[in-house]
Amino acid sequence: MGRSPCCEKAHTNKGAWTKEEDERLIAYIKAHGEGCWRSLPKAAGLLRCGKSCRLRWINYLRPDLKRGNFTEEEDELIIKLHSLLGNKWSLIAGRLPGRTDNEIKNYWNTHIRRKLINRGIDPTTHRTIQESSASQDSKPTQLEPIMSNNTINISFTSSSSTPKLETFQDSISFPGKSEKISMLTFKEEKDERTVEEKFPDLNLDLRISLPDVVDRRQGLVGDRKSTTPRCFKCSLGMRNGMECRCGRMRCDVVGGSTGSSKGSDTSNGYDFLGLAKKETTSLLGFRSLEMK
DNA sequence: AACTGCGACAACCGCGACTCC
DNA sequence: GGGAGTCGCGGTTGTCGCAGT
Repeated sequence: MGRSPCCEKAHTNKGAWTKEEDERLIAYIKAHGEGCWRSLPKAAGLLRCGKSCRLRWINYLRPDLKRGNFTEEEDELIIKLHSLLGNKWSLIAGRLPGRTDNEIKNYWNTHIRRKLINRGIDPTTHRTIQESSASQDSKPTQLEPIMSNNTINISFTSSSSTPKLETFQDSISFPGKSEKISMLTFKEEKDERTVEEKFPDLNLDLRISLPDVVDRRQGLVGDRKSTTPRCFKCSLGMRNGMECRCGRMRCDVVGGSTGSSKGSDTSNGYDFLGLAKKETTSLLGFRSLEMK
């Protein structure tokens, strides 16, 4: 059985948004907040699909968007983040306030790719073009969660060489969890510099905290619906405002996450790398993994 | 002036992940 | 536990404007 369409395509507009449509959408979201994109178009009197409304709001109409050209600092930060995260545009956008994933993705494809190529750097691998063509095995940089024997390791797979895990400094076991998190360090086989040395202005100081035991107790341990964390801003008591983008019932009722790694969550570092949402699947059960 | 090519970016689409019932 | 509904992400396409011929 196929997937049902997200909306009634026969009665929806497509293509560029008109000023009137924009105004309707802004007025509706100002009055009712974000959330339930599927029903929003009808409620707002728009002949658009919910996804289209969401995209329009997130990428163009949101009041906290920074319009205008990217600065040189933003360029460099995008390059560094891309070298570490790959095409995880929403994660990259989370580190650039006022920028959207779509905007960064477009900017990457139109400007930065060319810029890197002009520098003699392969934009996919972030290696020099000679190096890239020399080694067929090289993979683009990415974060690789490695899971074995109930132990989760998190490693940064560098594009320039395969990182070699040197020592396990520590490991943390969580009450009620079979997994343990290993804190680890690595050195690269060819390049002994650390990530910080290579990118001195990039702050990759990760903080891993213990799971939210208090919330779990309050929210009925074992109940799948109650173990999902609230969005970061809801947890700070800013729900249902411009700050809280989850704007959904479950944030009020059970403190549920929107499951979004976009917007407020990532802008605060909360759910950075999208790991918090995995909590329900017990992949990584920490409440927060933040970049300071 | 008309045509063509290209860059920029807004918008769409498909799919996986997540949540609800 | 599982199906259905919904959301969000990343890749792709469409459209517009501008420069060059």
